[in-house]
Amino acid sequence: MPDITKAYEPSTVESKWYAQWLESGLFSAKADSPKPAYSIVIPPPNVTGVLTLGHVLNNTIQDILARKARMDGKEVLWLPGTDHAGIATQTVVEKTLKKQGLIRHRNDLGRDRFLEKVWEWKEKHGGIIIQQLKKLGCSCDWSRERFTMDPAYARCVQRVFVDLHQKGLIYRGKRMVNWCPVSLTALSDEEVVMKQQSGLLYYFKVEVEERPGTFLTIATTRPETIPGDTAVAVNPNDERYASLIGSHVIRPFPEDLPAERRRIPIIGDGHVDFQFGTGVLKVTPAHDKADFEIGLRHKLEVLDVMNPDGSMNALAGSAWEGLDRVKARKLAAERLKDLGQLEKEEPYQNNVGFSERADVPVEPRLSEQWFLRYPSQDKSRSAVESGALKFHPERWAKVYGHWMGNLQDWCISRQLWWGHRIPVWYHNQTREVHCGLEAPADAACWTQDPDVLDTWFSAWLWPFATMGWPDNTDTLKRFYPTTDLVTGPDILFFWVARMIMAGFEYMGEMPFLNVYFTGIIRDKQGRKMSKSLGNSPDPLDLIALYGADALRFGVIRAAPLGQDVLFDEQQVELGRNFCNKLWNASRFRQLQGGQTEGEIAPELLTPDDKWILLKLDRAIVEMSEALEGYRFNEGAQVLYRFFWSEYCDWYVEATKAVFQGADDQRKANTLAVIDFILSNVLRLFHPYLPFITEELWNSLEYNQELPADQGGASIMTARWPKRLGTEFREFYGLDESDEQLVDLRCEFVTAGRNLRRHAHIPSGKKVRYVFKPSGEITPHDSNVLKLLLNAELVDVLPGYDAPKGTPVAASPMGELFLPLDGLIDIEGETARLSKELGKIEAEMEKVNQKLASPSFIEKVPAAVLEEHRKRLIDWTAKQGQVKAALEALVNP
RNA sequence: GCGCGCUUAGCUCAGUGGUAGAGCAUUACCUUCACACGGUAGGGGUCGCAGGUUCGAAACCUGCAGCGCGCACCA
Repeated sequence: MPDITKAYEPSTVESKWYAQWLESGLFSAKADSPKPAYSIVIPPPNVTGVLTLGHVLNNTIQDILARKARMDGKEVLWLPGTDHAGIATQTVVEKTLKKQGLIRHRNDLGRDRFLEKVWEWKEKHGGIIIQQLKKLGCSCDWSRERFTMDPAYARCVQRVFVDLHQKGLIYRGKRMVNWCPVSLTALSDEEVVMKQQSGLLYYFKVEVEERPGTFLTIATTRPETIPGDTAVAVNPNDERYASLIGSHVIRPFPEDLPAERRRIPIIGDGHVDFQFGTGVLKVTPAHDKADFEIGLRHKLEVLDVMNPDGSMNALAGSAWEGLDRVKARKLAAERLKDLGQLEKEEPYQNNVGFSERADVPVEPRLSEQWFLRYPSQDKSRSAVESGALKFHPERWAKVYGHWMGNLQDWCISRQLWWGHRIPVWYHNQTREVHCGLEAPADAACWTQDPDVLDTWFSAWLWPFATMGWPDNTDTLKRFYPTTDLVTGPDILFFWVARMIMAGFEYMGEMPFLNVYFTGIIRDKQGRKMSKSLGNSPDPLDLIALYGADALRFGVIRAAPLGQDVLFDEQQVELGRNFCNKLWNASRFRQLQGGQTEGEIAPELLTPDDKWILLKLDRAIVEMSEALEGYRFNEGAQVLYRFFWSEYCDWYVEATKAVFQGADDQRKANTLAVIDFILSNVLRLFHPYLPFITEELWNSLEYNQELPADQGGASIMTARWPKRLGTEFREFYGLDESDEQLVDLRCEFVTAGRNLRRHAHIPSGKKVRYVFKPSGEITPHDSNVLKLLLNAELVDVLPGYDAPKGTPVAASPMGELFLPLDGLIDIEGETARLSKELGKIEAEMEKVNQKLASPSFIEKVPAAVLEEHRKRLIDWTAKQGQVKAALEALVNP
């Protein structure tokens, strides 16, 4: 048996075991295994990303599920991989090259050479996050690791595109899209986040041409788009303006254009809300989605006055050309003032769409893009609605349903280079379109579409494209649909919903049976973790400092189902302390020596043994139920409570009475109980704390004599603890009364310890207690009492007549005195007992009130009534004891 | 505007009808031979507010308030 160090040192233990797990192939899933299948696909992190606390939470949960499933005897596939993350990766590489002074723009390199650089970058940084997941202990099947740009995967993406194109669900069209002026690409609606901005609402007036002297006042937040206005709209039901429909106004800009070329019509459109502003709307079809719709209805000209980067173009007039839109806005307002057309400016709060990635306002922009009408919508909706596909927590199903009910076509083309290129070619002369897996035979006559696909257009195929689709592979047959998906609610639309639709469309089945949504990790103040705030600790630093197990435990313990997690490093510290406790409790076992996992003899079991076995039983039940219900934080709390507050605080202390005694038979039996408990505890802990449990499982030799696939090779393969069945309970004579008895004794001991404090006796000093039992007491029990009370001795004196005023603790077990040899603090003791009496009588009052109510007696269930009556009896007895003690103080 | 969530000890949060809990922080004592990454004992809560249901509500219902999030083309 190797020695166990005094404090747990995780780093060497963790790297040792991870290497060994990999070597023994314990993570790899066998498609031909006879065991029932369990599978998860990892939400693929950005290939050039680094591990965040969000990843820690997410992947720890997946690892818990995977490890638990293995212990349940399942064949487990946890399929890992990474995502190419189009915009993010391309931006990072381009920025780096610029910083190094190698390019000023990616055009300097050209598409092919730039892509070479991105691949170089990927080779260099792409493995980092995978290595970090390994440090965390993730039991992924690394032999099946996938990347969304792998050739086979890319083929799947193209195949799906071609198929959806053939089905007519993918189409190309000139439409208003969300345009990111920094990334210079179209975005999907999901990549736009609305932010409230405080801006100004500008009111300017224009004269109605046909009615000189009549002015219309228009309210706008974006006067810089005036050069793009091609109409002014009013509501046809608005009495104020209806008569003006058909007349014209002259828009103020661009001033270098003659007035007759700035003449625009006044139109009537129901979209205009006459409650808002002045009820007059300027219509800019090229720069506003709603205006574009109005333009379609009225066949208005579309005048694009901006460049792709958000600066104004020549059509905005020579005065503004090249200026950024924000500068132009100021200029426009000033100029309107000069012209005498600006009536007023009002502070105004409005919602502006921001590019999620670049964090700049998006520009609605008319451009030619590829769109997808989602497939398999109905099946996907009803799968969740009916509960066939379950969300945890359930409330996300409603959000999903709402989104599914309002599906907008998905803009899937991106003006980027890094990604899956659209498999479409245009004929150089005829403009004929070819969509296929291969380029047309006479490739020279064709030009491929320059755009790539939205990253999510590859990610939505993840559950089956990683398993060998479109071939019907063994892996696919065995592990699809997957069992659980663990992800954040922030990608419910981006990824989860789309995967469901792709799953139905291409596999005819949902891609997973359950989706667990984690919370979002925030800092102590509730702010999201972000690089710019610098409030995001590096998980690897935390692992180096506290250990991976500690980090896992700390994070999971603080992460309730469906709630955001306020992260605090103290939680990790708690995890470390807990591991250390586990370590030392095992060390205590090891220091006792003796045979490993001896037989437990029922006739030698003490009440403490029975008590801890029953507590273990409860922990097994609660732990199993917590994991069933995805309540991982509850599981951590169950383990914490059982192991620390029950096993260590009470049971281990009580066993010292045995180990310090001379009864070798009983010592051996106690060791057998300890081994039984610990071997169960380690298995219960293993999904949360994989490393330390493996280390202890081996050093305590619980792996001995077990078949390799049932814990012999590794605790990973050990069986999940089963609750102690009736047979077990009967054989060992376990009974609820044992549990209650020891529970009662714990309270009694606490009360006894409390006496020392009130007598101002240092807690380290050994003292003499006198115990006046109310019934029989065994020598073993009095030994345990002595030990738990840290007493020099406990005199058991059934007929003890205490000197007046001796501090006493009362219990149904009897009375415990702390004789003080004349040093009695009458005043202090009176105060203590009076306070206790007060508490007792307050409790009695509460119970009495209930019992005094006739309707209570009539309506309450018998068991509850019985329990209340018993409670009253107990309190009354205690009241008697305390009253007597007080009496003795007052009348010595 | 619609929808969802939250409000319990100083802090972070458990607790879905029957004696208010945990961790951290705090107070006092203890370097007792598993563990100071520890031990022992304690202090601290009218469970956001107002009604209602019930023998009984932190929990169930209604309303209100505050905070947070999602969805929504109001310029």
